[in-house]
Amino acid sequence: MSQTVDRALSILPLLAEGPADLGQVADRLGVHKSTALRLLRTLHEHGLVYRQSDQRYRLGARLFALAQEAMENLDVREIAHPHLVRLNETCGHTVHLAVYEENEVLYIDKVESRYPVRMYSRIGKPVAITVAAVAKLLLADLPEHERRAVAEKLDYPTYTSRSTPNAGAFLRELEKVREQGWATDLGGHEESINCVAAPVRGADGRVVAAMSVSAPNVVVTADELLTLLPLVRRTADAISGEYSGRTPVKGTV
Amino acid sequence: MSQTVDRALSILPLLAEGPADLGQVADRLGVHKSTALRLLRTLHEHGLVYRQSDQRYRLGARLFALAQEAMENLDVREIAHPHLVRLNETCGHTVHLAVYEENEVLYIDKVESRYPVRMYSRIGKPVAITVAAVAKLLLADLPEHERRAVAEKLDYPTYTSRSTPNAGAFLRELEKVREQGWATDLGGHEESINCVAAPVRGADGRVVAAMSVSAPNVVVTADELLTLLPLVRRTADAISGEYSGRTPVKGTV
DNA sequence: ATGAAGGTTGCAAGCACTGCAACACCGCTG
DNA sequence: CAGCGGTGTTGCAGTGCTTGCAACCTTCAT
Repeated sequence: MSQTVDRALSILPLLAEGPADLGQVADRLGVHKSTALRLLRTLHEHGLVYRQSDQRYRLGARLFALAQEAMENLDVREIAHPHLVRLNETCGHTVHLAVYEENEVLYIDKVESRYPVRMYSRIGKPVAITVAAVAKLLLADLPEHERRAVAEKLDYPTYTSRSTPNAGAFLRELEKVREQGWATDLGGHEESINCVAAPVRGADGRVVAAMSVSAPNVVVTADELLTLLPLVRRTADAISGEYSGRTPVKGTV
Repeated sequence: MSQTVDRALSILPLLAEGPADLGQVADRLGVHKSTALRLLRTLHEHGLVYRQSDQRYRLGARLFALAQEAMENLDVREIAHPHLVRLNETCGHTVHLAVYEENEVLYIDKVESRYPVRMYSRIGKPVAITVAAVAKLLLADLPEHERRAVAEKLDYPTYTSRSTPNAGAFLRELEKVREQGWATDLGGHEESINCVAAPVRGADGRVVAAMSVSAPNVVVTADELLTLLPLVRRTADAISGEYSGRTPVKGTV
């Protein structure tokens, strides 16, 4: 909608791939070097890009700080956190909290497993949307037409033999998840890792977040992990209750 | 340098404080509502802001993803990580890795303490620059005039009675740190928490990062923590060696 | 129903952005 | 040392993008 800003912002994902020099940026934007220079300067002044010693540009520190601040302002996260910790203390496995936003699902909190074998993930990282248990819950709650639209648009990478193969299968899975009110991922992302997940709902019943417990096969079998389902659901319900109970408008300055 | 982009980017820190509606954004930018709307739309298209159900804007998911990706592309971090984990396995305490960038010091990696009492910190969060041990090391390495300039510009919050009180004291501390090649923070940020830190150097001897071990008084006394200094320094040196050894230009697309 | 508050759209005017071209600054090579 | 290619930077004039306005729309409360 705004050409200049549009161009400037296009630089960010470009730099996320790795450092680049002025020429490269200008080329990939399809603008003159001088134009790219001025855009980069503006981004620089705001701390969003940083000029390293070899003069190449990369993303800057303020970006982290912004993401950080934004994360801490999420109400659900704040409310859920103590519950997640408690759940982790009970079962010992990795606990995740995730939200859906514009075709992406991302982790907004995580409590590490207390077992030595841990799974890799990171707060802020987009989730494997077609297979993750939390993603299924979040997408299953979308209105039917939107759900279908999203499912059609997605790629379906074959992480393992049990990954969701295509939109049709995904939509059926979402339907099932929608009815049963919980979801699993049994080796659909990483062969040896299983998850069980339950939804966190707002006062209106809409799913606002989803939480999951994940553990590798070497620690507990899928069946053993499933025995935790009631506990996970109870935790999610507790969070839902607290979240819908009060509606703090703490953001109002 | 570019008015439009400048205005658009000014919206980000504003939203980091909390969600805001169109009017508020327009007011704080000092522009007409329609202008603010168009800027917000552009930011929205790039996923940097998100429009929540009550129509108010807040920072968007892509921001997290960007910050995340940028973080993973930092060479030092990648090289250092296994060393940090090993150090944590040996001593059990919280281990941090931090870098300096444009008047800010921020954590780029962290391995959690294995003791139940943990300190609060978060990757990406700016560090208390006037007291943290890692910050002292990073600033101590700046050229003299720049070091002075930065020190003058900083605020010196009194976190505890042992916090660095002013620029003069800070510069003297930096001089000391510079000579001895390591740094401590003994209750300067939180009364009961102590840290020891050592620098990671590039091939040219410049400090590119700093790492620290932190532990609360209730777990180990400051004196006990200091006995870890040789271990911390050895770890930092190992990282330095590996970092300066190879210079992978992995970012070249 | 009526009004107020906030969000959205079309439009004309002006200025901020763009691309150009010339310059400055390396590091190389003959 | 001079010449040269590559890269980053700056002044300038034209124009296309951005801006503020005003009118319109939606929603909510009275």
